[in-house]
Amino acid sequence: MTEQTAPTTAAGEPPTARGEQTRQLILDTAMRLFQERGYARTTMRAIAQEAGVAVGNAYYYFGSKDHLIQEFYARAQLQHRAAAQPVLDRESEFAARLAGVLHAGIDVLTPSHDFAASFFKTAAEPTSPLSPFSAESSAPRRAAVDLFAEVLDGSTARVDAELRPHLPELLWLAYMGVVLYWVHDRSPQQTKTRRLIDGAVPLVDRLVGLSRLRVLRPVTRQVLDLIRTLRH
Amino acid sequence: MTEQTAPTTAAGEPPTARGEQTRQLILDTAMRLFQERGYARTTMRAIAQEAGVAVGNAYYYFGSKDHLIQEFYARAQLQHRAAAQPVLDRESEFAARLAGVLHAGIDVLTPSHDFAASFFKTAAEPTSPLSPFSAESSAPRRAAVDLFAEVLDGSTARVDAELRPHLPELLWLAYMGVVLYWVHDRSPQQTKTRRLIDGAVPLVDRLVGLSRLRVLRPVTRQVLDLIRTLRH
DNA sequence: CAACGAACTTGAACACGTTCAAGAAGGGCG
DNA sequence: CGCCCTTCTTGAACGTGTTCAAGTTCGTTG
Repeated sequence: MTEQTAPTTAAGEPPTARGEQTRQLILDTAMRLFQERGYARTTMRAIAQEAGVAVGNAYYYFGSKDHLIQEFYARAQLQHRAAAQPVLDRESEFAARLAGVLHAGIDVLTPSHDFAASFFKTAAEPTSPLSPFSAESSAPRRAAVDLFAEVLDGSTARVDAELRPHLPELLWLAYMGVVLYWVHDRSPQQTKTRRLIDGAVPLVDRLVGLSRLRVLRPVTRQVLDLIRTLRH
Repeated sequence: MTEQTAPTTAAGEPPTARGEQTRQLILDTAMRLFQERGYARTTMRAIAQEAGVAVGNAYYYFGSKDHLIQEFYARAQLQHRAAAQPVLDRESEFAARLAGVLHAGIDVLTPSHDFAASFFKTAAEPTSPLSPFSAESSAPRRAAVDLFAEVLDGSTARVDAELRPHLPELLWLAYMGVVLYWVHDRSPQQTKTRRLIDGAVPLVDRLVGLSRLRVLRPVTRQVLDLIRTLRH
């Protein structure tokens, strides 16, 4: 009984239909309340009450209030992927594909801006399983990195051969930077984030192109060495 | 009485000697306990008890548990400045000065690594006054940016004239990136962060030098345009 | 010196996230 | 049907950050 049998994370799905139904009910209620009132002002008691279950029941399915967020991640990632599809189908130029995918990501997140801002801190904590760098997040992270691999693969961009395998992850990192900026973006409709994307994408595009240039060869090499060092 | 007269932030110093003494006592106790037990496991009750005051008294001086952290920032900044002085006195080359200052920053933070990791999340929250981008943090931020201005001013580096005024802030941003990496760095003694600094500094040095190069002129221009756009 | 008021201090009380021992539901098996 | 075991559900209770009405201290002023 000391063993943890309950599916406290998204990893373990409830084995029965009854469980799955309750789990979804709690999750939907939580997401709705988060969007309505924000993360901090949504209490676990309120979630339980609105869902018509006991407080402890929510903890049977989700290890903590924070774990509910991980579910939000997963959903957002799926929506991002879906929203990016038309762009990937339509565009063939690297810059257009990258801009489209970045904008799609922000599109998906926009309705949750206020709520995202308040939960973002949890994601930033290194010890938290919610950190995008954590082991628990490796599945969604991989999915996200894969998305940027598609951006690159489907494009006509010519990239330095050594740089290419690392580029998807670097693009994902850049996306994390955009999200970080977006979370802090207080401009109406987060228009500044849109400008950041539109300004940064041609820059990245140009840099990627220049990576094959002779003068920059040593720099490219230096960057790759650093990446390799930091990855062990 | 509904008006907030208490100095809940570092901005308002207690007007009397008695107040100042109590404030320092609470602060010192809190810092000690944070280092000993970590942030999360240090309760406000424990701080108050160890300091020999009532819980509410701590809240008279510090608006919240998080506000105690802001004080930690201020102290760390001062220590960073002091630790960087010898480097600034000794070195004249840009790369050496930058590396020295970055290492000095990590030196100062190292004893607090565990504790820093747990409080970092608070800093990441956009709505929090603790965010390094917030208005409340503008004083320490300016001090930090000034430090990097010194790194540049005292150096023999030749920098693109347009880029130069923006460079201190960009270097500070890079430093924030290093700190972000450091916080997540689980390697023993955070050696990977040291390698990151040693690897990234020559890179930055080279890029700064290349900024004056003809081929890169458009890129430099593009970066500067973007920065200006994002700053309104 | 006595009265006043600002500065400071107190600790009980509140709301919230979380835990856990106890029980209910449901279904497989003899 | 009766038994048993897993799955699921409950809600009281705990520890925490935070608030606040009430009290104390102490320099200033008439």
